[in-house]
Amino acid sequence: MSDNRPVRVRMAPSPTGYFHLGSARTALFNWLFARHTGGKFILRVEDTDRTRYVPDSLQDIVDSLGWLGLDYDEGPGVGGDCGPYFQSERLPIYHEWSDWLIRAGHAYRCYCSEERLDALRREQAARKDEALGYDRHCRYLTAAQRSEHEAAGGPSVVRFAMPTEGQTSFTDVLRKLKPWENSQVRDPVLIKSDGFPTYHFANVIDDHFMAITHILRGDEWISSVPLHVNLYRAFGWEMPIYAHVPLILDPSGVGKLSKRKKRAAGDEELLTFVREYREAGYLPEAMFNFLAIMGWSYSPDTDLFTREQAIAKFDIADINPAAGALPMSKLDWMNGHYIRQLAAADLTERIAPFWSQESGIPLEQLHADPALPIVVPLIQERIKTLAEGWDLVDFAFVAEINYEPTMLIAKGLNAAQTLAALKSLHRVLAELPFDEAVLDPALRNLAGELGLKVGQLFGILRVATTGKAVAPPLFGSLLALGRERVLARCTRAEELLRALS
RNA sequence: GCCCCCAUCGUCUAGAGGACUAGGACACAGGCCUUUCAAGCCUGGUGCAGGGGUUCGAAUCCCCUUGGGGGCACCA
Repeated sequence: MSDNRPVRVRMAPSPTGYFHLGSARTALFNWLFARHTGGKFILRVEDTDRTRYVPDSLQDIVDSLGWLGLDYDEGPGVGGDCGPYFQSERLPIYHEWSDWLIRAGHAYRCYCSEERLDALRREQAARKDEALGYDRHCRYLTAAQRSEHEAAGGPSVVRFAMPTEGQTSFTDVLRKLKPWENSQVRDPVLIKSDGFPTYHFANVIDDHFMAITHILRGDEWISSVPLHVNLYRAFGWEMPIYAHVPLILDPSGVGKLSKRKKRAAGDEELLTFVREYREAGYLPEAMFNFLAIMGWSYSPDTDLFTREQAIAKFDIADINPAAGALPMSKLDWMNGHYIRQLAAADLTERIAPFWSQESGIPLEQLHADPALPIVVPLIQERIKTLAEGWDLVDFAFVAEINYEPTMLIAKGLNAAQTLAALKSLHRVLAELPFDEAVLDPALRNLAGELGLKVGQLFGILRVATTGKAVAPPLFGSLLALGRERVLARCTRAEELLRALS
């Protein structure tokens, strides 16, 4: 297990669904390690289950990795010296080596029917005294029995002949593991009856021929390490270094993150796929940072860092082996932080598609609207995701605003007094240049003249022009609307107030 | 049922026997700022799951209990 070989790590997803958040975090750790060591990060597609194959999923995996900025050095679309990078295209290699194992006495053909295996499992479950698993029936077939089965031409699989006694010890960089009783591993299938390899077999073969040095993968694989180790031994191959990264748990901390679960509080939907985070308006730079602090820590003093900083500091040994709950509120905060860091033009570019979708206003039309660049900076520090903000700025894009007339009435005033104040505002706004540097002092001055608090006066104007009690900063909002629309909305508000008084 | 892994504030974490009256962040509460809402700044509370050891000394090492998680497929 000593290793002076150049670092090569891989992400090996199976195209059976969209790219999971947990997979993304595992991919991130692999990527960080490769970049830190100057090694290679490889993408290998484990498409050995033909029944669960989902056509869109490979594209989703590639897109998600790209979105997060996790570029790979070898794999689909980029090539490499150790291809093919699809397991479905490597069948001859698996067959060659399973034949080798059979010849060497480390594997054997099994002819057991599904019915027999089912019955066996049921029996074991009923007995409740041992681990479930294959009883090695075909391992001890005589040569004659074997030829008989072969002659019959029925389906068969290849199973690994695990040592039946003794223990297998192995190491994991992140934890100390007890030696495993070999008897616990019950001759798993290596080659399925359809000729495709199982995960365990393809994984070991490919990791060897792709010269993988470090295996960083999910916690759920720990219990299959003894099998893998014995396969490496049977082949006489050099073992990779293992590090099993912790699972990401549901925000409640109970159970692993999975679809069809709802968030405990509020009944909000739980996001489990990377694409869902993108669609929910999270920034890739925030996701990158966020994913990295789950199970790893950049510094005792801060959770914020750039990808370059992460690369410089990352080490496998620093990964925390404990599974953790998904800290969603921290993600929201972090995303808000990254949004605030964006240049206004960048934010505009990124948020426009979200607003277009929500409002139904075509994207080009939205971009052409002079109010857009004015309004975006106003909401920049008020949103946590790109999916927010429209309800704060829609007043600047619609012809007419609707609101409850009584909202106009300032606290401590009646309708008639409010109307009088609004008329004064209207007069001032009609005369002065539309410039915050002019309007701000002028309106503050006006409040003093009218004997009103600034908050009262601004509040009236805010509701009259935006239709909202809570809106972006007043002067920016007025500028986004332009004098004409501001005055028209004042007129409209005056009518409403007259009706109230 | 069998096997394995994990365990520090509500949550994400720092901590690799003495520097810990346990640090940071999010969330929460209070305050400041303030044209609403935010953002920003300041202050605050809350934690080493429990019990045994080892040691002059334990959040850190060992054991048990408890709790949580994972695995036991011709799925990965």
